Amino acid sequence: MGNIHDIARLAGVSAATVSRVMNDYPYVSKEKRQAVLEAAEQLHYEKNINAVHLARGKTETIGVILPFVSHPYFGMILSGIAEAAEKRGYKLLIMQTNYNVIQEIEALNMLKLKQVDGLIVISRECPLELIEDYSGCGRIVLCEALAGSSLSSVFVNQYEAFQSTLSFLKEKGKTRIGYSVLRKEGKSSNARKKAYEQQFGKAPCHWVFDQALTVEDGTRIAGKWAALSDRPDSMIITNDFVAAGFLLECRRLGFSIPGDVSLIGFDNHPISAALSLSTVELPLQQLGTIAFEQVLSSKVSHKEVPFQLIERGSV
Amino acid sequence: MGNIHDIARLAGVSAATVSRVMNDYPYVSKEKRQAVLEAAEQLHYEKNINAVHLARGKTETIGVILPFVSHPYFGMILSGIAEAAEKRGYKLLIMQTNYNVIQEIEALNMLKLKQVDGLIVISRECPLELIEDYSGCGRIVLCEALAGSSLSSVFVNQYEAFQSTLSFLKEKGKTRIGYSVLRKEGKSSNARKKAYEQQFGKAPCHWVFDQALTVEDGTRIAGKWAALSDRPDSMIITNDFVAAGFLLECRRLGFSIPGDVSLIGFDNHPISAALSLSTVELPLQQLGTIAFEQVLSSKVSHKEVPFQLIERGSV
DNA sequence: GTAAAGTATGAAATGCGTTTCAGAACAAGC
DNA sequence: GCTTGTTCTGAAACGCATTTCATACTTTAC
Repeated sequence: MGNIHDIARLAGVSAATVSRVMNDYPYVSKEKRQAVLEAAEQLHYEKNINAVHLARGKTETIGVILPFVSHPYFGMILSGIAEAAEKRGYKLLIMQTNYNVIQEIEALNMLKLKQVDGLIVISRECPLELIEDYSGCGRIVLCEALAGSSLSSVFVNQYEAFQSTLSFLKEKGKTRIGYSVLRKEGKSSNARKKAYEQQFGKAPCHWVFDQALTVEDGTRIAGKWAALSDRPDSMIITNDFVAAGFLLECRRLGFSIPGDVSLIGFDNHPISAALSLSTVELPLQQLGTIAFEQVLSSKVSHKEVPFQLIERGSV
Repeated sequence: MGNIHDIARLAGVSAATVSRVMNDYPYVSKEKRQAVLEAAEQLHYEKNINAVHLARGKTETIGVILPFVSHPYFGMILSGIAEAAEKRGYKLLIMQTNYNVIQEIEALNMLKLKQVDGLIVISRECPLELIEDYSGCGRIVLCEALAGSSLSSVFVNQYEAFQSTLSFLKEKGKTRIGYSVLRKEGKSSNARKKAYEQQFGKAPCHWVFDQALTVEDGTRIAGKWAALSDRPDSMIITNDFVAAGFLLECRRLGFSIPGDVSLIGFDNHPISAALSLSTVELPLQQLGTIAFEQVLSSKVSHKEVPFQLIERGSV
């Protein structure tokens, strides 16, 4: 298995001409093109992509930082990214971080080392400043509200989404509204806190449950909810999986939904339809696709994707 | 930002010595090591990883072929792979194929082009022979029973798992057992067909539902089940998501589980616990981890991971 | 004191494709 | 017939780190 020079020798042309043929460039005579193709065939030539990456200074590969690949929330975004990447002929290097900063940094370094042309951060633990330090090394897109930053972003307006969900519940006569978040000190948590304050005044909500990501978390939180003496009459839940766990555990404990507690999830994952769970639909796949388009674009942009409240039977 | 030669010049040493320092090789004097590090600092040196890949002839990257990243079944396996990869300092290049052969081939070509050192095929559409053609280009591991092949494999014994689930249902007095599969002509489908024949004789099961992967599929199949005049008294379902859709739709239609139909899912995803759904636990994450160990190993192996029936309230 | 073993270092080869630049060859335009 | 514009082509530079080989200098070992 030879290289480009072996082919050149065999075909009686220069390496430059071989390169032209291999990349379908014009200005190569029919005879030489033919000779090169035959020589390549004969030598079972295969391009060494690493040499191409070195010579061209780019890899047509985008890195993706995300905490968990097995959770559908992240999976859906990743899927949107993957679909767009495929269309553009790009590869995807993924980094499952478990929200571990060390691993996030390792992923950022791929950008510095030119292993990837750009980076999409689906969710992160490390401070934004750290990421900004790498902005000179390549394009970076974050999946969170970042208006004004020098990094591109695509996001759901968490504040508005939560706000309008709160309004909806209030209209339904709910006054004691609790909610869950993934991380106590996250972007999304702050947005929720603010929206809550805006609706209910300065006193912070005292029915906030954190560490809510999976079905089990929902089950656990339902137990906590049930044990409260001043139970909230409704809960806005991180995502449909947590909501599913919550809903099913409540039922198991003998409570009725929405009789004893109203529930609203997020994402509109198919499980929510099956459970007749009201939810806020988020176009996660589309969000991923947009993120990918942004990472290829030379200009910084901030794009908001819409959300939509889907009413079912849990309120 | 210079390269290794600039550093060599500035530090008054050779490029070889710089390389030695950068890779923590021994046999470099304290003074020169110091001088190199200072020069590197001064020039803001960053290794060009593509040059390393070219020079070393490998990339410390493993490719992963899977049809859908957003489904937890594949996500869990991927997560196990990712965890193992992280421990060994490897990167992961993923290829979401949608079971599209063209894309599977594209992924296989990454091996040929030396873009990845090995390949893990979580699930595939293309014929095995096609994959075997690439075995000379690097290590390949498939997540399916492949005893005797020249490619490594890690798998759940689908035949036995299905067989013992059938036995279990029979012991419970079930005689009309239906089941669902993802693809009509898949490895797993054949194993199920065989196990069924073994239990019930040559006549093929006439309650087989295919295209069963998601919650919606479960909902759809429940509808079909309900519309049958000769409904089976129990169903073994592809995975817990499909089972969840099936179970919830049955309830919605006024049937009771297990009164009207017994249900057994696969995977033991948390949703099954929340639904009190009996299921066959599969150690998917572990399977992924093993696949990764195999792809790094120089010898071909075939490893079976255990399954375990978890009894809950759906039988 | 001499052989053997270990430490330290650089030149040069290696991995390989891309791209620029200069020039040649030939066709078309006036 | 001469200028201008196209089409072709190859030499050489470029991207960059790794690794082998030969050599020289130190230490131990006996």
